[in-house]
Amino acid sequence: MAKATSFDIAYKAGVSQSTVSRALRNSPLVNEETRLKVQQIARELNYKVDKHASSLRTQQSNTIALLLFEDPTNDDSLINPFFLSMLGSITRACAQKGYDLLVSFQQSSNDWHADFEDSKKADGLILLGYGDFVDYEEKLLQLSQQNTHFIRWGAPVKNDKIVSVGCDNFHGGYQITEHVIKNGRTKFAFLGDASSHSPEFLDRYHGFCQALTDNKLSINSELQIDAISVEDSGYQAACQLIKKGIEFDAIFGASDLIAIGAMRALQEHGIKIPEQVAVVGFDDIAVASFTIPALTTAKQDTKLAGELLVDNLIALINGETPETTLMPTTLIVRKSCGN
Amino acid sequence: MAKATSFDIAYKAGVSQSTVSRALRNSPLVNEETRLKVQQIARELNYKVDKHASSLRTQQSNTIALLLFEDPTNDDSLINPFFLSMLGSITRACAQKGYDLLVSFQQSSNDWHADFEDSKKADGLILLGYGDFVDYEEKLLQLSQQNTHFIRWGAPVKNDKIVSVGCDNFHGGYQITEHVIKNGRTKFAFLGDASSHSPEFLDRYHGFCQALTDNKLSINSELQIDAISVEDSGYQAACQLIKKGIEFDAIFGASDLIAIGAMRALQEHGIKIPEQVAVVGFDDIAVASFTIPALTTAKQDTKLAGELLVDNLIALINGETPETTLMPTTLIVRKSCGN
DNA sequence: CTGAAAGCGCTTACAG
DNA sequence: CTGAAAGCGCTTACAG
Repeated sequence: MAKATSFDIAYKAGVSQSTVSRALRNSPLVNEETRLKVQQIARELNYKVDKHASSLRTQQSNTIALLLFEDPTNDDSLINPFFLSMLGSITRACAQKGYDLLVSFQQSSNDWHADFEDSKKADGLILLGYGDFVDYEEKLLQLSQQNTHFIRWGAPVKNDKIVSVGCDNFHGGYQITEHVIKNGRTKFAFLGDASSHSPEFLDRYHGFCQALTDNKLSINSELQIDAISVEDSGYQAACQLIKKGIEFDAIFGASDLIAIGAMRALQEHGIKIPEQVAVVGFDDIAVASFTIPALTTAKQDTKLAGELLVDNLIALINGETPETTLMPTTLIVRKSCGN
Repeated sequence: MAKATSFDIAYKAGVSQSTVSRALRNSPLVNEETRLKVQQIARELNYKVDKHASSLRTQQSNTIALLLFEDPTNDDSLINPFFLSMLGSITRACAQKGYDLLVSFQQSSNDWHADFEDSKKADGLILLGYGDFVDYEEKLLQLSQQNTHFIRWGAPVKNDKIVSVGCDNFHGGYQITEHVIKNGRTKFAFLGDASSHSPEFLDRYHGFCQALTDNKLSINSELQIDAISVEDSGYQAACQLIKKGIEFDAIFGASDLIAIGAMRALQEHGIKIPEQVAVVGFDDIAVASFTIPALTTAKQDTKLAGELLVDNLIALINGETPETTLMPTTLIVRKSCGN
């Protein structure tokens, strides 16, 4: 049998289809008794409102689209666990607020058609992912001009029409670096892209530099090596670092994945962690507590992040003007930094 | 400005709205020149087809809904990483096939309303998650009776109207157990629910038992302790096991999370892995390669799984009759089993 | 409190 | 090759 429509219910209940619609939406306009009867029949017929019809009519979908940008190299491998965890918390937050979540991946290389399309299916967009921010920003402006409701995860941007939720990467970077300095390290390397292409990493780097400066330690730019947030990239960067032959006793990985790759490189070269080199990361992905030694890191609270992202987007959809939020990171001390 | 409709384009192009619709869908019925003009104008106006309208009209949404059932205890904690990884691969597979993916969580406790609702928004459903299978099965039958297109991840069920994709849990359990037996272990414990409530775990348990039997080792049911796929549950089960005071030299965790929890318990009790007790898991989640010692496990190929799930569901939607698929697992030998 | 009617933006027979 | 028209299943003014 085909799916039941509101007309089928109307027929069975002996009322008009308008009344059925009202009864189902618990309109106060409808008689208690009528409402109960209609709802009863709806249940019997296993009737559910057709989302497409109601969305078309009301011009809103109660759906949020999540666009996940992937790291360019990440051809076919697993998704960055940090974003996966964000995905989980966003899904939860949406469910709680009664929104559906449409998930899609964007290839950074892509022509970004999909996002515009999604803007027709969803009331708003959440943008998630690293990627080259320079390309990225331009697209953001386009979205903004189209009056698309969207919010992004990441470092705040100057443009005040673009609302972001992100961590205080500067302070997080500062805090964890300072912790390692107190441990007695003096020669710091930084593994991660430190350019405007990756604003989050850049902020961490700035925090890192500031901590060094405040503690009268020098910053050796030879010890900063680019890497993207992929384990292997961290590994490569660390190998490169080691090859340089410049002494260092601490590595700040711009993300946990980078730090973990670096640890692998160090171990392969027989360098002891943390005795010879302290290693710290950023994110606190699940794996971080299981590495050998366990990784000290700056935790980004993905649960809170998901909630803020969803709440702010819904505010935006409702015509409010939420502000860019900066969440604090939490220093998680484990073994890899020598405590 | 409001969003452009096909009428706006028709007006600008000096053709009828029907022609616009045809041109946009690349209908061969429309004149080349007309088509190009229409498409050009559509681009200029940043026009996108309204999905709700077209879905309402065509009665299909090109959307797949993913229902993720959570482990009952998993109140607010992180999602099982294995499913998170499945989520990732399903998202990818959908994108590749041109389907949107609607993600939603189900509280196992729930009255399962949401799934029916989702069946109106999506052309088909993917069901993912453990949970009490006894409750679960009944709902599956309901879905099936409603002619909902759906496919599930997990052990095959007898009912041939229900299509599943899953791993060969029996063989995976057999294989990994046999590997540990060859390592010289003789007193095996199994941590995980081994009842019809968790068919996947049960199949692994059967494979485990079969391997023991084939190798003339005895099965001590005192050494099987229930646990669900959560790290802490594995920890608790192992503590219980230790408290029993019965000797054992190998633990088969029904999932990696359980095995990892068990390893923590062993270590807290000063029991050396793998010297005194070998530990193996199932899944090969990302964390498995980072534990100390690294965890030997039976890998489930989530990438392939996601593809099969999506492909089979699309086949179902298209009126074909895909069959239940059993994927092989791969033995991943690491340190925790003593090699 | 209820019903008849319009209309959301498409797709697709039907007629030319 | 093109257009006029119906209709997908709702929600919501409008009239009573």
